[in-house]
Amino acid sequence: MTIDQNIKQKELKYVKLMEDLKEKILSGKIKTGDKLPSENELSSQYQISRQTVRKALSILENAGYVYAEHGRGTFCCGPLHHSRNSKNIAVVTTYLSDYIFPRVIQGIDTILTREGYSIILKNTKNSRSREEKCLEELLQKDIDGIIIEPSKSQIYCRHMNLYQKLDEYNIPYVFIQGCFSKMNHKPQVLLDDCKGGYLITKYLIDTGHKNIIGVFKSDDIQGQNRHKGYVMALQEAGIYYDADKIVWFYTEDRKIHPYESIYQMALNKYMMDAVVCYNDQIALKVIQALNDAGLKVPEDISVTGYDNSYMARSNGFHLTTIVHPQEKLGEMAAELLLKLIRNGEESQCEKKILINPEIIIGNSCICRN
Amino acid sequence: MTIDQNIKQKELKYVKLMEDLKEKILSGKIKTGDKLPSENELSSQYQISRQTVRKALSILENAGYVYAEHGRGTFCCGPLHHSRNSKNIAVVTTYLSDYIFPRVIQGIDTILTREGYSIILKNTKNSRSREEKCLEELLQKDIDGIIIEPSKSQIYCRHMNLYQKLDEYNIPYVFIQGCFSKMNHKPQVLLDDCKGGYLITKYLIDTGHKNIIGVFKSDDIQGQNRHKGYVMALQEAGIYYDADKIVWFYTEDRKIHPYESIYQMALNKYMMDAVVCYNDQIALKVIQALNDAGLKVPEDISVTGYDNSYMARSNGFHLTTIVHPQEKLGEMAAELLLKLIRNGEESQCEKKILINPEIIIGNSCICRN
DNA sequence: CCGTATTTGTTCGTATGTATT
DNA sequence: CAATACATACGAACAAATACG
Repeated sequence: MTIDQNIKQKELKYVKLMEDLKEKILSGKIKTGDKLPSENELSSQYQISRQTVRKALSILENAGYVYAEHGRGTFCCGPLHHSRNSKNIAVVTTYLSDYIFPRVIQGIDTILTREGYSIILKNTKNSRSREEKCLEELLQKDIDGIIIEPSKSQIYCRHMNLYQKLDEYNIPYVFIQGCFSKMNHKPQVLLDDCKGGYLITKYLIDTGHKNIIGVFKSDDIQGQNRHKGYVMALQEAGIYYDADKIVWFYTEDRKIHPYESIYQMALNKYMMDAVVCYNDQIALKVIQALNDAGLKVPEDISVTGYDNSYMARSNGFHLTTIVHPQEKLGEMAAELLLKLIRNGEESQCEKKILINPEIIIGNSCICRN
Repeated sequence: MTIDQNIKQKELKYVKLMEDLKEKILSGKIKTGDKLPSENELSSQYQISRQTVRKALSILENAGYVYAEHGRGTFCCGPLHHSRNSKNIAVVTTYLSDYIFPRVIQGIDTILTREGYSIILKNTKNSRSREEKCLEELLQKDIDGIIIEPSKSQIYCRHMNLYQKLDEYNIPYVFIQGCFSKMNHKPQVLLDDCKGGYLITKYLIDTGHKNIIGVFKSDDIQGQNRHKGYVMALQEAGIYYDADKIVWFYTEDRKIHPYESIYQMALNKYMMDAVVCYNDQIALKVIQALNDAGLKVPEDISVTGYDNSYMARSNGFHLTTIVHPQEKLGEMAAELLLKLIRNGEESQCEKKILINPEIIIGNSCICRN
């Protein structure tokens, strides 16, 4: 019987209590060695029977969070024994089969395999609750470090306590791709997305574009930064920033919202001669929308992507895009993590690595000068 | 205060039942996969309440002796088997970022995450010595099972001893994609590649092709089976099998050899109206070679792929290919492995799963009737 | 050391919910 | 649809270990 089988189906009372207690332990409200409320106390607090309380406690006891002493009470266990030499490293990404991760993981694997480490793979499907669950599971495993791509990195992180636990246990972690704003001092390897957004927007401005639409993702830090670069390029060129020219979308509506918005703008003859897109995937959707509305790319309007994925080129068509050095990023993250494992948090090495983006000129844009 | 005192003093009912059942399991009176008496039956047999029966069963369940299935009953997991409960499963593939693995891993992950397992990822780069190293490393780790895509599955496996060790340690493993011939009785999930090769060759024959070249990989079992299907289709149609029409290549020379061979054949006006390729990647190389030699696809010559990867379609071009149900394969392998972990090697379930291939008609072939 | 209150451990009975056959 | 089997939940009682005045 797994701990959390039917979470969504029913709000089981013993599961509720179990999770409440687990949260208190992980967040530090109940510390190592603390006595938990007695079974009767919990029973009356939660208005459930003592049997149900016992069921919850037995799960926590089995999972190693607490232990019971006959006649004394139930107590919180200390940190689990960590041998700290498991040669296991967890890699937590948002998606597994998304178009850039296989190569990032490949890069990580190259370095780690060479050094005799193994990868424990986890994915969050870009959901914070899944990220929370992943970290909880990892806290119970024997791992030497974590490479993590935070889910929805722009939104406030509600499980900071789990990262604190990692710090307590001295398990080093490296963020890739993005980072929660509160964690900006932590080790991280990421593309300089602001510069990327700047570069590609500047390229459009330099080639004579005046009305540049932006399509950005709002729930991760990459989207925010690419947008920031877009704004910088406009300001530098003395072009007025018009918020109406920005289409923001979320992870959940990425499949329809950008298409619909651009399609409507095109139908309504909205003045535009270029679209800067969050990534190649979105760029293809935008191109589809423009085509469906009767506009031709690049003749009528230019479109740019981001990531230089396999989608960016096919049969004579090359999207103008930004190189995402996927394997390199994985390798750098793995190397940084290994340094942290070997030298401890206080090691001298650079902890924040910004990778310089480069633009790839394709044929999805033309010069309008 | 000794332990024995307590046991003699009090014969706890749930302990008695638990030990009775454990004894029956260890002595073989209850065999792997057998259904235990229902909770109500035990309750009346032992003259104890159903709650007490459940307490006994929950201990056995936690210790890995039995597992309960809602609505079906409680079943025996098998003796000594499962001192392990690491909730880690190793996934060993040839490549990580190759065009089908991300999705296979995705499918595996879906099932394993749901059941609370984590994936330890390893890759062999299709080299037997790396596979050997992987298995050695995994034997030292705490894992409950392995899903493995054998490297160069056609060539004799020199490290059978490592698989024997896995058997000794009672670590179940499931082959995917292919299987060493000596291990054919072991659990495996694979595409019916022979049928796939047959289907796509038959399609070419039915559409009037007479001189069908085959490009196959020689060092894995998939290549051998696709070739076998190709031969079957020819024989069925009464077409003479000509070994000269086959281009065999190895993993190591996949990047140049198929291209060169086809290019030379095209330049030398070798009689051919279709090319059956090992996979989509090779098909694209073959198309490149044909184009470079002045032949047009599909007007002058038809080309087929295999796997229905993202490479198979781009901008109005659709390769005629065979569907590779990547995620499904991963899911089935994970489910099979979980069954083996729970029920032991002797479980009743089907151990060799052949997935039926389907053909996808694109525009890389035309009818020549 | 005793007695009492507290706390966990064992066991029973009953009722209802839900998945499988 | 009904029967079976496991899952959740409540209430009650007594036992055994511990804490404390």
